[in-house]
Amino acid sequence: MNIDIRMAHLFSALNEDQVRQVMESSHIGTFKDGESLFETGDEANRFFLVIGGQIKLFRVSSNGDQKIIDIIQPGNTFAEALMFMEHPIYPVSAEALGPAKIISFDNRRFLQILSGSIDVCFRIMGTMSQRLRGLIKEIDDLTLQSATTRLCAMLLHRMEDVGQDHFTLPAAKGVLAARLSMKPETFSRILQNLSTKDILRTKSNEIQVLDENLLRSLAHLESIYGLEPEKPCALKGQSIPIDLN
Amino acid sequence: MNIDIRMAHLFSALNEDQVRQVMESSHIGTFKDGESLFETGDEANRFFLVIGGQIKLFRVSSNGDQKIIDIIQPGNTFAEALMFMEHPIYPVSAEALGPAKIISFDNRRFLQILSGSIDVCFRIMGTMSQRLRGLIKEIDDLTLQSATTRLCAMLLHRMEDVGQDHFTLPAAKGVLAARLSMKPETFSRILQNLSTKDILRTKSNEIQVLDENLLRSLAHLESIYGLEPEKPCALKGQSIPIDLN
DNA sequence: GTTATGCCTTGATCTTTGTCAAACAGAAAA
DNA sequence: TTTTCTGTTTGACAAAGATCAAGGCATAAC
Repeated sequence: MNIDIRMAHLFSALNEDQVRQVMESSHIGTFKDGESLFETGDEANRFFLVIGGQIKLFRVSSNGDQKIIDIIQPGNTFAEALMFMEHPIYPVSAEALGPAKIISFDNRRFLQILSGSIDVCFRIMGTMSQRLRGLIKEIDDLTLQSATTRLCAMLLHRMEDVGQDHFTLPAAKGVLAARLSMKPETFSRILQNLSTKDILRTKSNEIQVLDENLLRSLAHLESIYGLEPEKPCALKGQSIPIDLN
Repeated sequence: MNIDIRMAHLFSALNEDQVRQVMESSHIGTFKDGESLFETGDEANRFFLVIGGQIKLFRVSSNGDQKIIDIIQPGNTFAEALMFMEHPIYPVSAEALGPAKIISFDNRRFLQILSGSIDVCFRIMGTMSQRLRGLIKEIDDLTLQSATTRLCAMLLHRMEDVGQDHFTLPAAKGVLAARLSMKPETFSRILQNLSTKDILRTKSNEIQVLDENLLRSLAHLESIYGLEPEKPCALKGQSIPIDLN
């Protein structure tokens, strides 16, 4: 297995020996589309690193609707914050979005390593701090913004990520709709509406943005605060080069 | 000043000397109702501990609406997660809800102490983990639930806190409405609706619950996962008695 | 090629919540 | 006591999304 887990920010401060220790308690697994890693309410003894594919984190309401909390991309960890709880329980369910490759780690083992490395602690705190910020932003979006605003903001982010005004949607439309807390029908109607206003053109999952400025104003992105995620800071003077093997 | 900051979970693992160090960088202040501590987008060099009164954390949308993210009660810290960012910026605004007494602390100084104490790090991670959980729950509420559901859940929580079916609302109705992401008018109408259904009786800010079961079913509280916040765990075998002076 | 399957779109309608405006109530100030 | 202020309630109405039902369109299976 020639994967260096230090590609993940969480592990980047570990030395060779610590990596070995962590890996001892790890399991690698492949998951088919829709296969479940864990469910809301399960006991949380392990956390995860996505190697390939995407993982959908979601909650289900009593009437069967699901709200996607996050879609985890390769190189990122999730559920690691839970290890600091006394009786950790997953607050979300997780399943593969398409085929995915995942490594899982034992919480207890990792806590032991943590207790010997302040630097790793600092990194984790940085990561958690970022997530907190992201979630606050999310609440903001959900309450202060309309469905159109949310969709436009998502398109703009995607556009900036790719660096082109022409791009492919990062997931199926139905999935994106759930991520943005709206029904597929609403998603569809908004896209259609943007098309008739010549703000963009769509062809299946391909998007071509025609009027970026209009799109931007619809997304209310003139707001005061920065939207880009902050980089967490490590202990100053202790930056450790990331070994990618 | 005879306040022992170790009443706050965040500081509970500090020894005498560390407390002294932290206090050196602290400022104590009193705030009048509505007075601002900081605004969304301000540089975040300090974090805070509420000694008395309540602090409202909120965001404002472009049209002037405000969404209350949290109401911080005495004994609790806030904005401490930001200190792990490189260029920390408050993601919310904070102001006093009624007269309040606050201590603020310098981030850098606290980070220095942190770098010498794994146990304090663990506590912070525990706190942050709890907050993450709380925010996920919040997103859940906002998207999966209706306004009525949210209000009923809030009433039930309050009722369980107090331990009686008769209690006072913890803040002005308008404030609670904002906290629950609805307009005061909607809040009012829902309460009135619950009254006509004989589920509860209201007299200004006093609530008398008549039919707990019905209220509970309206709040959809039969869900699988526990709603009570988890206690974060400290490093095992290192519990430190909390000195309340 | 034909059929099935899953996803997406479209239209009609309904529900929930927000908006605006006015009335009201209680507490504090004059 | 009267006035004023602020917060709450109420009603009529508008708007955003959800829901339900049907149709379209692709890709994979037969």
